[in-house]
Amino acid sequence: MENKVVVVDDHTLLLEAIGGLVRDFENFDVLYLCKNGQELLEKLKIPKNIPDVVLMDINMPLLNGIETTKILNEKFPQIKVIALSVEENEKTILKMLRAGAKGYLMKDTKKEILKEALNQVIEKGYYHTNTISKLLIGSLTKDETAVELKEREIEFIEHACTEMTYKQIAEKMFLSPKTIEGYRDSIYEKLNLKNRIGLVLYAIRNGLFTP
Amino acid sequence: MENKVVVVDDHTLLLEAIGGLVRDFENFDVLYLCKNGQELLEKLKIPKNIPDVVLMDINMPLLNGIETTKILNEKFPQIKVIALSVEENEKTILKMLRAGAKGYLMKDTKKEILKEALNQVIEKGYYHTNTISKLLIGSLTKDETAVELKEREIEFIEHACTEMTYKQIAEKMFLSPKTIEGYRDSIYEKLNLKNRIGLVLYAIRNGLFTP
DNA sequence: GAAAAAAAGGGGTAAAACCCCCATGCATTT
DNA sequence: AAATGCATGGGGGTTTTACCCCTTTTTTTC
Repeated sequence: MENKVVVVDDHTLLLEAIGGLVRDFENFDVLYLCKNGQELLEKLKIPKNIPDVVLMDINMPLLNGIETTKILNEKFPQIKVIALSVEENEKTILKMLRAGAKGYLMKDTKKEILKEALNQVIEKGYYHTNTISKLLIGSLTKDETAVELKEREIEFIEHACTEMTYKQIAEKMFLSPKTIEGYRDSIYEKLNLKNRIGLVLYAIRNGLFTP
Repeated sequence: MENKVVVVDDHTLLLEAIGGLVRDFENFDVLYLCKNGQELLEKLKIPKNIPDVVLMDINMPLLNGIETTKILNEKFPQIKVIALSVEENEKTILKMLRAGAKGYLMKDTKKEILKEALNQVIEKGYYHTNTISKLLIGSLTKDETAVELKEREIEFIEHACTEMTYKQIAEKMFLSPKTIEGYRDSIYEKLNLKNRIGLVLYAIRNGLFTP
């Protein structure tokens, strides 16, 4: 019996290429390919389009992998999602796993590993490499007390990803430079940053700012 | 007669998947696959390993696509390089084309386009989509007074994209802090930057640093 | 309506970053 | 022999950041 697989990735070439790989696996068949989460949800409205496994990229336009996975887990909990990403960022991986992904593959895995992952997800319900397992265990010890950034702080961070000085940012936000410094200090404290460079990198890595 | 193709990409899954696609094209065959530029150069030491076309990713460890393409153009000008990238950054594309790439494909192209590109590169010696052609024409009007960064300066920039202070960077590079400040000042001058934030953004936007 | 929390603003200090201008040594060019 | 380029390092100054600890005002919450 052939297990039905759907691949979701915005890069057409990779989408088709990975689809081709999966089609070559004996006990798997590709139902169809999608370019983003929205397209997938559209397809799933028809019952016979419901696959056993979804291979899902994380960075996609319209509806990204994390959001899509969350929705799938609510509406179609029987579908197993395997994340497929170049993203090696710890937080992103954890977000994806929290969203309900049953496996996480770096895009630099060999096709044998992909096959193994597909089989294990079907049989055991999950597949995790050593790297990911360690990450999961590590995440338990850390108290990930979801750092909440205020609306105004986020606005400040966006301006901080710029050549402006804090004085200039203050003018732009109609605030006193001292208030801006206050934002900065509390953000540094919350996020454990040492200086503005760290802040910029944090902003970029967490999607608050796109360079 | 089968044209020999080599694929270079650090993400094994994509590497194998794209290799699979190309193998399916009638008049093309995949010689071998490489994970980075260094591996490719190593392979090319044996004459029968010399392909007609190289499909090359840009962002790779050890030796990136731009540098590898430059070297290929010097030592093996008969090899045609087609860049294959998610990078939509204008400057990066131009750098790759200046390095001697005969074609540039975004990773979201369909496999028919890939086939077309391979065929055209063999027949006409080049392949460019409309988007790239427009970019090329546009680049002629701009005076891109090619700012050249020294080897050591690039190394410094990578360290500058970090929470380290200049003093710490100096230690890491076995140089006096004053020398580091010298690098910084001349880079700011050359690239018209106001502060380290600007430098970090420049580095990221031009592929010198990946966050 | 009082208490608590948050946002906004402030003073002072030390370190880091920025911005000049200059010196040496060494290789290449002319 | 002089000039040029470049990597390396230095002196001395100003501006900007970072990091303390503190007050006032506004908003939320009970």
